[in-house]
Amino acid sequence: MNHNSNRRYWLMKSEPGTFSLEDLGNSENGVTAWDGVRSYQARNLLRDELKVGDGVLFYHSNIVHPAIVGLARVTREGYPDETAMDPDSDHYDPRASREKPIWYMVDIQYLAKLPAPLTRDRLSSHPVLSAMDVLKKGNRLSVQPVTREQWQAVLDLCRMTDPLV
DNA sequence: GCCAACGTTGGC
DNA sequence: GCCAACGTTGGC
Repeated sequence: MNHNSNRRYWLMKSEPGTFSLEDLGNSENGVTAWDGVRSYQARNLLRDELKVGDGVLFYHSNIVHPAIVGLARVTREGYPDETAMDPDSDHYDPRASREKPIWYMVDIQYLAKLPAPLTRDRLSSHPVLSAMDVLKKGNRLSVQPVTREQWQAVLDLCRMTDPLV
């Protein structure tokens, strides 16, 4: 069966000054560990919900024109975030241990850059994309679920074929 | 267990 | 730079 009925889709936020889509593309094999998430709600998604092959909309936040800028996919499911156990890391958490890691991360891989960023204005004016969590005021989750329809709407707007199929 | 204070996120 | 929204901390 080659139907993708179980595939799910996510939006991941990053400040491009910290880690951009370009940085992802320049990573070895285009793969990076999505470390440093220190929110329990996002942790639960990373640990329990993201699966290999899931699609990721890569979003640049905290800039003049925040936007979806690219596509990625999950290549490794949730595993302990070792930066939490590294005293030299910015994301060190003294409560984390090998027995109780507390924090988890996934690996994601670069797939494509959108021909043009999909800004909040464009998302807000779209019948399907206007419902995205990322547009909701006060939403701070760095990993958010996206529907199949929203994923497809992004591809349609960009006139791209689905890189996961 | 309450809740005020505080820090962070992130659009604008 | 401002500030609303939200999560966390810590005194009681």
